[in-house]
This record gives sequence, C-alpha cells and structure tokens, in this order.
Amino acid sequence: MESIVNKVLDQTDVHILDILQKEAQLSNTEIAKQVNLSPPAVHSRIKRLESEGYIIRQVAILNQEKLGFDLLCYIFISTDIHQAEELHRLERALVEMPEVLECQCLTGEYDYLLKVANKNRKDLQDFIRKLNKLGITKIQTSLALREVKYSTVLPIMET
Amino acid sequence: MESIVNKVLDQTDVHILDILQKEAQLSNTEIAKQVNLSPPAVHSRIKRLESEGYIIRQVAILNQEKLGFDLLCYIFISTDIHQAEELHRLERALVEMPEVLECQCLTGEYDYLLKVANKNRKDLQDFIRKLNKLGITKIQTSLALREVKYSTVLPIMET
DNA sequence: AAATTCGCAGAATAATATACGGAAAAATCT
DNA sequence: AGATTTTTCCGTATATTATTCTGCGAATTT
Repeated sequence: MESIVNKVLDQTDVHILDILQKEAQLSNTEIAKQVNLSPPAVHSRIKRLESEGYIIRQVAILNQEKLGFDLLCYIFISTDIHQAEELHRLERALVEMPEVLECQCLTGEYDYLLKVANKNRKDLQDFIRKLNKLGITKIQTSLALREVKYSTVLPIMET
Repeated sequence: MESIVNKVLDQTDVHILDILQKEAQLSNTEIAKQVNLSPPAVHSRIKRLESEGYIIRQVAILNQEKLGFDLLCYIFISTDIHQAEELHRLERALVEMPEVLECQCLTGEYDYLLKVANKNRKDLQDFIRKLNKLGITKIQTSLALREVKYSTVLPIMET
C-alpha cells in the first residue's frame, strides 16, 4: 500500500507545511504556484504529510473577544497525589474540561500550568472550585490583561 | 453591499463555528448535514462569520515533536522600560520573533509571559540572549516537560 | 401590503481525486 | 564501470465532488 517508513522531509515539504500552518484554506492550485509544482503533486504531498502525522489537524481560530471570553488566565497548580493511577485520573479530568485550553507539565515549583478561558468571574470561580475538588492543593492564578501575540505557527522555515 | 451592523449569533451560527474550530477542512455539504441546512446556506453563513470577524483564520496544526521542537518553554519577563514608545518597540520585537508563539501581559510579579518554541538548548540560549538585548531585566524560564493538552477550541457550546 | 430576511434548488465554475505515461535518479547485475 | 532494471515523482488528462452564484419563494417584520 504505502511506505511505513517516514522519509525525511525535503525543502518543498517544509514549504508546504509552512504555507498550511499559516493559511490552511488555500487551494492546491495556489499552493502549487508558490512551491512550483502541479496541483496534483501538491495534493499527494499533503496527503502524505497527513498520513505520516506531520499535520495533526486543521482548525479555525475564533475571535475570543467577540465570543465573550474576556477572562483568559494562566493557572499554576500543584497536587499531593503521587500514585500513578490517581494522577492519570486527574490529568484525564483536566483534558476533558473545555475551559482548559492547555495543560503542560512544567519544571519549577508547580506541577502543571493551565491556560484557561472563561466568560466572567463567576465562571472562573466555578472552575477553581472544580480544581479544588480534583485534589489540587496549591493554586496560583495570573490574569491575562492583554494578548500581545497568539500564534500556532512553528518557526520551521528559519533553519 | 452588506450589513455593517453585526447581528447577534443564533444557535446555528454557534454550531457552525464550533464545527469549524474543531475540523476546519469539512466541506459545506458535511457541515450542512450536521446543522440541518443546505450547503449554500452554510456557505453564506460562514462568509458572514468571516466578514464579521468571528473567524480570524484557518490554520493547520503541525506535530511539533516530529518537526524537532523539543524545547517548549514558558518564560516570564520584566522590563524597566516605562516610556510608551519604547514599550511598543519591545512588543513589536517580541511579536516579530518566530520562536515566540504567545506573548501575554499578565497580572503579577512579571510584565509578560512568553510561550517559546526552540529546537535545542543552543537555540534557547541564543533566544534568551536576544531578550537581554531588548531591555529585559528579569527572566524566569520554565521548561515544558510534557504536553497534557493543547487546544485552540473555545468552549462556545457549553453555555 | 410592502419590504426584508432567510432558506432551497439548480446551474456554472472551480477544486479535489485518480489514473496513466514518462523522465530522472537509485539500485542491481553483469 | 557500464548497462539494465526498479523506483520515485512529476505532469497531463479526466472524472468526481465541492464551491459559488443566481433566481425564486416562504415566512416574518414593518
């Protein structure tokens, strides 16, 4: 069927990935012009990049202000759970909470950093209550006052 | 031409936005099935949502591990710059750095939180040197050890 | 009752998907 | 080393599918 081994990416592959991570709605024809290939060649490369897992998914980025998500927070949390199974349960709960946009294990004083979107202070309060019920012992919340930059673009063309 | 006043979104608009922020590559036909409309009706709604600014852009999310970005960091920074014009210059510089995925003004001890993607320790060191040259006085770096969740999806369907 | 705001159906345009042939590079075999 | 086979990858051509435009009608508003 198709090769199981992932070949290394050439310059054109990286160029296509870079175009897609900035403007995913472009047609194969437009991308083909930019990378100097025919539309079917671009198409088959994109399908390959998808099947090999370089492209995870395509999303529309929405305007959080216009949709009422005025309360973006970064929350550092720690837990006193140490049993592996219980930790998995905690992480699954965090992943399933739609307000949690990101959850990262970090070096430093706290166990996790959460990026959390809420509509108002009441929703935030409810969210923090939910955290407490999950076995979170230490919480430090920082409010985002202004978004200077928000990007999903990796600097893959710089090297 | 077209209405300047933004009408409030109805249930169907929100449903379409929610579908698109999860799977932007779906055809109008598939979305139409899910929201019980005809494909042209879906199309005109999406065009309206774009022109009214609810949809900012469409992007492909790439696999940062497979592309070699093993070093994701969260960096808190402070500056002793207080002059407005100089601050703008600093922020412009941060926005233009491709390693900086996010930059947020936060409440708390530090002025900004950066989310930064680098390929290795050398690149990170070079990046921090660049920060120092921009007039950053205080830096606190946390390494991301593991990504538990990464999402761009706002919880617009929950309310 | 007129005007406006949607929707759908149908048709024109455009994009995606697939099959096929050929050129260039890589691998294999004298 | 040189020739032949194999593989890879592109482009052209074509079929399928999707997008987009237009016209018309129903329902609601003014």
